[in-house]
This record gives sequence, structure tokens and C-alpha cells, in this order.
Amino acid sequence: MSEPQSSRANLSIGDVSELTGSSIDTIRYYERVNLMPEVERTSGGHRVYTDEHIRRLAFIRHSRALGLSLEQIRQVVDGTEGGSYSCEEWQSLLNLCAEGIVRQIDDLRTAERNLREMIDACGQAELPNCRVVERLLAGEIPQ
Amino acid sequence: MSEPQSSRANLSIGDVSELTGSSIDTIRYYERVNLMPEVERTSGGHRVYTDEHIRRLAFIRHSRALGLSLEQIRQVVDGTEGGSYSCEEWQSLLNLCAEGIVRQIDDLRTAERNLREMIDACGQAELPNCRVVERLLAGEIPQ
DNA sequence: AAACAAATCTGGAGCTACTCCATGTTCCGG
DNA sequence: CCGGAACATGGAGTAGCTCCAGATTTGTTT
Ligand SMILES: [Zn+2]
Ligand SMILES: [Zn+2]
Ligand SMILES: [Zn+2]
Ligand SMILES: [Zn+2]
Repeated sequence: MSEPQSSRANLSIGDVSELTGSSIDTIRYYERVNLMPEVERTSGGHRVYTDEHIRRLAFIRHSRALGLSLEQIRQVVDGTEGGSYSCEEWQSLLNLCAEGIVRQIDDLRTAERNLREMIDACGQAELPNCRVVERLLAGEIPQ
Repeated sequence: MSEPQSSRANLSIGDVSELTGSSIDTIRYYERVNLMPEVERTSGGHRVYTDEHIRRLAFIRHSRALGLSLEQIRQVVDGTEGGSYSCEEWQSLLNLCAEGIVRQIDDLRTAERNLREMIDACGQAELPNCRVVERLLAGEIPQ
């Protein structure tokens, strides 16, 4: 029956924005797509935030930095609200995410390699009409 | 005064799609955003493509695979039409692009590292209520 | 209390690079 | 000439925000 020490803060959206580093628009966006807990309003309609919102925002930011999609974050949030989020679920979510990231890195590395090849192909030439571009446009560099 | 050997092909959009591997919608999209040369029409309005379109599409595909944005590709295409595209321009474009890719790779690697840490933190535990998730939601894992 | 500026509100559009859809028209083989 | 495949158009949807205009609220200063 001990009260958790917080949930009272009375912050404006501008305060929250400064505290968390998320833009005001982003914070409202998260609310629109149901990632934020319900938020109180003043009589005039301005949003009033509590510590809980700050924590939720931090969670979203950290999860986004991990590469999770908003949909995945929603899963976790909804999961923990409507019960529990097990280690199994959490680990499989993160593993899935890690796989995606590895794939993306691979793709980017391939792109980088091809880019370097193109740069090399152009080489030290300093022509007003790049031969590489001409050949690319002419379809002479296939595959 | 020798004719270049092509520019006559009379292909339907479906043919072009099969030949290049770009979808019909994508081909029409490239036309809408001014990446394709003007395309003739039959009396009924169906598009009729030539070899030039095939080459342009190949150029777009290759450039996209290198990681260039449509805007960057447009720069090259417009540049070569209204004059020349120099090695200097080409190399600086590609270098710019390469830098962006390297940045993306770095970001993704950071994300992967953090993900692995999270997975480790959850560890071998098989709890119905993951402690890591709880702590993340509670804001106990800061920074 | 009145005025004023700063902050916030809403709804909507815009961004990238496509993809998908409904509805209507054209093309082509038999 | 007819049926079905291919094609046309316009518009909406995707992710994850960002930006805008125009109206309202809030907090401070006179
Ligand atoms: Zn766990
Ligand atoms: Zn190719
Ligand atoms: Zn060159
Ligand atoms: Zn943080």
C-alpha cells in the first residue's frame, strides 16, 4: 500500500518536449497512434502530462533507437498493460529485430561496395562529360 | 551521320515491366515524377516504349541499387540532358551518397549492439514477466 | 482589467518511393 | 464482332514523422 513516489508532475507539452528531446509534433503523433497513456487536459484543452508519460516517451525513444517499429513497441506496451510480457516474447521480438537490422546492414554494405566501384571506374578522370555516366545512361553497364 | 542502332522497339508497358523487372506501377510512377523520357501513345492512349526507355529504366534501377535517391538520379538525368555531367559532379554525388550509407551503417550497428545488450540483459531468464521490459517501462534504464 | 506575446490547439497536407485499388477503356485473337 | 486480357486514370494507403495556418489559451506586464 505504499504509494509509488511519482505520477504527479503537471507538465506542459513543451516541457515534455524539452525533457525528452522528442518534438511536440512527435509527442502528439504518438498520442494519435495510441502509444501514449491517456492525457489530462486543462479546462482550456491544453495537455497536462505526468511522470508516467515521461517514462513512456523514454521507453519509446529507447525502443526506436533499438530499431523497433512503432507497431512492435505497441505490441510490448499493450502486452504489458493487458497482462505480462514474457522473456520469451521479448527475446523473440528483439531477435526478429536484430535479424532485420543485419539484413539492412548487408544491403547497405553491398550498395557501398558498388558505389566505390563506380567511383573507381570514374577514377582520376576529370572530364566535362563523365564516361561512366554516359555508359550507364547508354545501358552499356548491364546486369 | 550513322544512325545509332536502336530507339525503335514498340514495347507495351507490360513488356517493359517484364524486361526490366520494374513493376508497371513503378514505371508509370517514374513517368509521373519526370524520370522517364516522353513516351508516345497509341491512338487509344496506351503507352509505347522504345529502347531509350529501357535504358533509362536500367539506369534508374542501377542507381537505386547504388543507394541514390530519385532526386539524385533526376539531377544526373537532367544534367546530362541540359549539357554534360562531369566526373567531378559524378564523383562528388557518389561520395556524398557513400557518406550517407556509412552513417546509416554506423547507426544500424549501434542499434544492433544495443539490441544484443538487451537480449543479454534478459538473459536465460524465462519469466512470464520480463524484468527488462518492466524496468524499461519504469524508466529505470535511462540514457 | 486590458492588452499582449508566447504557447498550445486542431485539422490537414507533405515527405519518400512505391503499391494497390476500383472503375472504365482499349487491344487483340478467334 | 465479341470476350477477355491488358491497359488507362485518379485516388488512397504505407511509416514516421514534420510543417503549416488559423483559432484559442495561458501567463505576464502595464
Ligand atoms: Zn526477460
Ligand atoms: Zn541491370
Ligand atoms: Zn567520370
Ligand atoms: Zn533516454
